[in-house]
Amino acid sequence: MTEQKKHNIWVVEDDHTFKSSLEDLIEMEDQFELVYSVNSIEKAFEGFATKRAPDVILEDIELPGMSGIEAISYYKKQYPRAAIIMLTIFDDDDRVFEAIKAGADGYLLKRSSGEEIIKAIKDVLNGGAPISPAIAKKMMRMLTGASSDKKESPLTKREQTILKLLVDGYTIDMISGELHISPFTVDTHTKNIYRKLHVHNRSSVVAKAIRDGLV
Amino acid sequence: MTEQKKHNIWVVEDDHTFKSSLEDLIEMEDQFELVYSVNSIEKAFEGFATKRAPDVILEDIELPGMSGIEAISYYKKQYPRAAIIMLTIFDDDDRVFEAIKAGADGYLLKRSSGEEIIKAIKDVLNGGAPISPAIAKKMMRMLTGASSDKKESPLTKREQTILKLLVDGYTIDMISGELHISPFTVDTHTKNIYRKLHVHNRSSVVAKAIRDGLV
DNA sequence: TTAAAAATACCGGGAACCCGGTATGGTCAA
DNA sequence: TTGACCATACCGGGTTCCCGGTATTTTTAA
Repeated sequence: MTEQKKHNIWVVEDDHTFKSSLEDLIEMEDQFELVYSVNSIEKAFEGFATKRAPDVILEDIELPGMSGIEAISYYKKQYPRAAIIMLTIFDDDDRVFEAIKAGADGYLLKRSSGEEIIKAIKDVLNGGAPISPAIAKKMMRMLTGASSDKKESPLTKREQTILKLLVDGYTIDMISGELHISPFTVDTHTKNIYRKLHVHNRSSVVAKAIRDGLV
Repeated sequence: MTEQKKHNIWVVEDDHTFKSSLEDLIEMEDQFELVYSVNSIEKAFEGFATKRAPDVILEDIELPGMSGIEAISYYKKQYPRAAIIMLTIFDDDDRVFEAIKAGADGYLLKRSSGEEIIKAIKDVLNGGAPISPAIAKKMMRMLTGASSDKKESPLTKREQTILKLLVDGYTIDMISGELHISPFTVDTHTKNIYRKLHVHNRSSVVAKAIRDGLV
């Protein structure tokens, strides 16, 4: 078979900039064809009726509305043979585990280079599972038991310090005074903590921190 | 016995002004000896190894770091025969009640006169317990109210329901929708929960609920 | 020696919280 | 039948949070 059919690709990503990069990247490859590119899961589902079936779906894991992980089962139901690659900014154990359990075939960090992303798509089409080295390492640890000997936190030192204080009920201003830094800085750290832990308010960050042993 | 040994006093108080007054007051009494005076619980614990055992410990109920109430059990373990008197600015029944349950022998309002303070110390050395009528009433109810012991939650059913939702990161409005009651009602319940658990914000209520197994 | 990550700092606006009140109907035990 | 407790509901005002930005310096890693 010297001549082979192009592989159909779907993209579901709400960040406009990254979405454009992906589109360009895919269109530059002869063997790929971008048949559908949308910015929400709801729109992706609309494609079930109108678009050519995908061989590969690239989907942001952190979409507004329905969680990207939740959507996986719907894709699988509609296109059992499609490979699903999740895209994410941060690599954390919870998400990886959930996504893989839900049926994702691969997992990519958004900061990967274009070459790495293309390679990942080709890998998954050949039955491989594109997992970033960092993620692979974490998965190994998960599978080889001992699961939580060290529980690597995705948070930086400073963020961990601030998280402890948040859990102890400190306000931004109190933390500012305690650490001798501007309240604006504390706010910034707090926002980053929220993003990394996938929460959107104090209560949830405290609950997650305690339950996951982050404090 | 006309001649008797002096009573050893420890002071744990972080307000410098009040701490000085206390020190002066105690040193003026012949039968008292101030053997250790510090401004934090951590420092107080250091005295376990180096200072003469106290007959009376005067401790601020509202210290930063470990709660003064929490510290009581440590003092009792170290010095079972020492009398512990809690110092408080406000006549906070709940706090004082908690302190007494934890093993405190009495409490004093900081605005008390020097004479009253000295009298309270002497009272407690003679087995008396300076308690306000309001506190006495609560204690009576608790004793006659049976059970209470164990880890019975002080929260009502409705409060427990709401607490669970708070821990899960729900806002007042979300809870209102979930339970089909007015947000004002949810607010009222929340305030009551705060009061009962002695916390003053979401973070603390979540942390306490999880750590105390209330959810 | 560079590029990336981390830590720092600032702003504005809308949302949510926190508190101290007041008030009313229902239930249940003394 | 009379307190008490509970669940419900409402208000105003000050505080704090949450988010989406932008931007500089310091530290770390390739």
